[in-house]
Amino acid sequence: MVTIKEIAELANVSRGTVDRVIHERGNYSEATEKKVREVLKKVDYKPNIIARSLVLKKHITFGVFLPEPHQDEKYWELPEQGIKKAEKELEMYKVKIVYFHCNKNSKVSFKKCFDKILKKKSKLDGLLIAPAMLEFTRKEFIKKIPDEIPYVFFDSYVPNSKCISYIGQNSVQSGSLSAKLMKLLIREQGTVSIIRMVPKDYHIDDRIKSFSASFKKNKKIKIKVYEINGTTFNKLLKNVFDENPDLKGIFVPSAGAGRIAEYIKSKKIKRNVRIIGYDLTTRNKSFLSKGTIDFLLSQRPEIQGYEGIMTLFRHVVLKEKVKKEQIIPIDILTKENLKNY
Amino acid sequence: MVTIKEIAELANVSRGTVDRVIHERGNYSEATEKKVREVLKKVDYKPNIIARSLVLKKHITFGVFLPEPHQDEKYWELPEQGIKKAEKELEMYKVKIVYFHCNKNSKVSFKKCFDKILKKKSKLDGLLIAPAMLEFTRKEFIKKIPDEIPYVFFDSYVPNSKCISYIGQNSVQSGSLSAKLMKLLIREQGTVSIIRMVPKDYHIDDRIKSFSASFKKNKKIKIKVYEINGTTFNKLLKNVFDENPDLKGIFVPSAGAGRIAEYIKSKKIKRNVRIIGYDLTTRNKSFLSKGTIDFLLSQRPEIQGYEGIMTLFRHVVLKEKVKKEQIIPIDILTKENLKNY
DNA sequence: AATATAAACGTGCTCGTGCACATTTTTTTA
DNA sequence: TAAAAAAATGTGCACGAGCACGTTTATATT
Repeated sequence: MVTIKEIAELANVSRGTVDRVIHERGNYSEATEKKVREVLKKVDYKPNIIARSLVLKKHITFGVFLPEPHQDEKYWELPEQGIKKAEKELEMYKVKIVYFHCNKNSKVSFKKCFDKILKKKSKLDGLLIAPAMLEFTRKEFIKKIPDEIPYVFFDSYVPNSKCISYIGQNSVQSGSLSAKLMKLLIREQGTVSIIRMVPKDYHIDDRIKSFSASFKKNKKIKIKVYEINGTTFNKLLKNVFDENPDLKGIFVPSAGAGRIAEYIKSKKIKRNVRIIGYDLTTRNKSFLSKGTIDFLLSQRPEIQGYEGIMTLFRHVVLKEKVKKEQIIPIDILTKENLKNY
Repeated sequence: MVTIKEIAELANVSRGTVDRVIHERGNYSEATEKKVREVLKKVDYKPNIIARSLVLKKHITFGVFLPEPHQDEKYWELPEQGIKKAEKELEMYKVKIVYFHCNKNSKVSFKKCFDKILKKKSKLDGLLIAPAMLEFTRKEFIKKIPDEIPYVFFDSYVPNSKCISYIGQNSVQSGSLSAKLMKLLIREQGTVSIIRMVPKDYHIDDRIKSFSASFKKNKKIKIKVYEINGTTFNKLLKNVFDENPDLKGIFVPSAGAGRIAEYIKSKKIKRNVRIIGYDLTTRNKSFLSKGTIDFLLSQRPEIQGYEGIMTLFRHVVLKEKVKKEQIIPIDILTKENLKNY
């Protein structure tokens, strides 16, 4: 490991000058800059972050922009757990995290929230964004982020943006995986209904599309999509069960499978319906272990949050090159392997 | 964050004295020790490892005792990857790792290897042990480890030892999970054979036992256990296929599923046999993506290695309390979710 | 009691970096 | 050309912990 002192000696200048060049603080001539940069390149200087964070007075601040934790069946608690874990680990490097929670269903709250980010006096050193309102994020938010603030997406993704990385999931893959599992679960003829409880979300779209596509050639099973749209949850569920006497399975492409399991339990429905859902919310876990839900898929939202912050850290603090895309593997959860998760 | 300087002031002594008490370096009276320890406890002092690793001259050295990477179908490469990842991350904290590879099937190599550890001049600050030869480790190795060297087990486990932690897997759970998946795969009557390719390993025993037990009540499927014992692999496989015209599935409780898939490919066997195996070795991955293998289970050996080193680090360097048992979740891998692993 | 010895405690330097301030060199202005 | 202003460069301290060495007390020895 080469130190600033050694570089100073090699370039025949003082430590301060090397420091100024490295941080582009000005007050050096072109000639010395060239000299120093050459040495810097030659020895492939990497700052000792240990020493740096020891001396640093001000904090590195990362902003996190994501929906309120309780939304989507408390789904958003999960990435936040990972973010908190990263926060704790990076505390000693003087990294601080500021949370900006918004109501993902209210444009007003969304706008307010991101106005808060833009108007923050003490500047942010990076942003982690879950672009829940995708269209809005794409059209307005992204463009207004100052150029000098690097940002990372997780959960969803705005194409053609200048984000330094995207931590995400492969929804097409997870849809076809769900279909495979559903086929294994259902041996007889019958109907499988897809229950959509979240509006406007391209992950959900992809999961549904890919799930349905896998059943195209399958003549034994009929796929029917239900949406919570202008009706209540209870009425919808009643319809699903009433309209399909041969209902064999339910696929919930969002975190809401537990709600359906709860409906089945409360209405004391005794029909043998297989359920595949997403995400390890508390309720989902409970019904998975009881056997009401057969499979849960998860693309580790806590890891997504964790890696999001870590990616910002690697880029901003360590100045390392980060991967443009980091796809989290899909986990399959059953009653049998739920323990220890 | 409280510093040594502040503690010194609170206890009315100098920084040096606090330092001596913390590291039990002697040269302090009982009275001052008590005084300092009280303050230490009161403020819940946590040393700043940033400052420490900056000033530390000597390295912290952890020894890793595990089978040669190529053994067990290259299974042992996997935990080593995780260990290497931890090594890289901890480099800046002046942590170094020394590898002691042994041939897990040779008692002589085993003995030689652990003699090397015990006779090492520069003392080790911790040990990560994969007790492949369980009996031997239990009876001889453990007892000879000096009391001051903390050790962590991974992969397997010696009961009633003084290890600070065990990173491991739940083989009983994974056995019954395999059985569940096998039941989903096989709808008709037939035979499922378990092929045992690894001798003397209680993980394998547990997987087999638990898998078999799950089929006890199942009258449609017959379970038959085959062992590579006194015969060659090819002869064994020939027997499996010849003796069971109704063979529907093969369960490989070790990393050897790929070898069986290769046999099927090379002999051009066209029978529809479902295969469930363990571990993401290169060959296994390749046959999983081709569809020859239906499911692979994995208890992330790379995470086990990684967490093993991290646990030693947390205990030795950070002086944190570590969990006595850390069970790694069971992953289910299929063609559909293999990508991005 | 005076000296020797050991136990107890304090001080100062080190690690590599960031930053404020001091100093030197160059350029501009009167 | 001397003085003032600006640009360029150098220096010293801080961060928190570890450790060597120096200094002060307490105990043992003559």
